[in-house]
Amino acid sequence: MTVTQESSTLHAIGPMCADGTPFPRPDGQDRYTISEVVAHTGLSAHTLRWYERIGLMPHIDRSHTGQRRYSNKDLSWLDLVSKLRLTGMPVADMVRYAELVNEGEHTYPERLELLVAHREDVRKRIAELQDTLAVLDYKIDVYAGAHRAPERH
Amino acid sequence: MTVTQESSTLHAIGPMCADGTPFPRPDGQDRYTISEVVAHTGLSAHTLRWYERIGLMPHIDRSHTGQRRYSNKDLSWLDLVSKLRLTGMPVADMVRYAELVNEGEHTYPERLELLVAHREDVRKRIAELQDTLAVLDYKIDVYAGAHRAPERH
DNA sequence: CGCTTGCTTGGAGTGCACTCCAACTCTCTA
DNA sequence: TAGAGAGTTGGAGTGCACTCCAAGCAAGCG
Repeated sequence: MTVTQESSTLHAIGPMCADGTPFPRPDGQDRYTISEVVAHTGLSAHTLRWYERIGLMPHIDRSHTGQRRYSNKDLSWLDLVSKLRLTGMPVADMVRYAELVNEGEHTYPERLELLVAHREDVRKRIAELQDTLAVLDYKIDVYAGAHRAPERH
Repeated sequence: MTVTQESSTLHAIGPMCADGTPFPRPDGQDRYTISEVVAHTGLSAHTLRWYERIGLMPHIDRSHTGQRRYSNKDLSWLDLVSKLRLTGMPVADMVRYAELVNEGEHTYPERLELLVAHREDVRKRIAELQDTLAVLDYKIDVYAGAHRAPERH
């Protein structure tokens, strides 16, 4: 895996990220503290440690005194995890996916299956939301121009 | 409120619903048992009673022996509630909305506000989901045609 | 050196949305 | 009229995803 490939799932390459901290740092110097990861991902430090405990993270490198040092690879994994979480994938499923990644290339088919199933789920949810959006638009219209309000709720 | 208006948020008027039970029944004979409501809404009886306890339902009519008898109006309210729940509106917010409905017409502005805020929320969520859908599509492509797999996860 | 701020751990606590339980009563069919 | 199957209640329990706590170690600064 090369540097450019690694960065592809991160933000565009540049010397600084939005809030002024250097990000991403080039591979080799990519040893972020937990608070840097908090700043970048929006996840809490509690949550990051908890993710590790439950097996959702690969082994995180440590400083000589035992503090966590996250790599670019860890951040890109967290990017994926955050996206999946945001779309409602249960933590247990993500742990399963993490296990598959850990087991190596022969688990490609099962990973694919898991992803495809989740995509179906996401598509269904989008449809549901758009459905409700129509109901909301209708109700909002009714309330906005409340001319002889035709419904009770 | 007339029959046709009441039915507008229910399914199309017809003598039977999908599973053969008469639905909706004409106003006046609309006294559904809890299990009929379960069959129609997909909510559990537990949940229906719990909704009532927390103030999410208006007062439900009772038979002479104290059993619940739901009306068409109750069903249409449940339809709305289910849609809002499905789109992630917290139960507490729905309870607030129910209170406003209960308080009368002078709460129209606040109801409108609540609905508009939720609509914004739903729109944002749709955008998020579509964003992730793109990531999923990309990953699935990678796994599906796994020619020298370019990523580790 | 002392001070502040940050990081560590296992285990306990929280909030939400149900979900179930026990011990009944009621309704319906044979 | 007997028995099966719904319905009733308040309160306790469950599962998920965090979230916090206490007690202690570590790093940087004047």
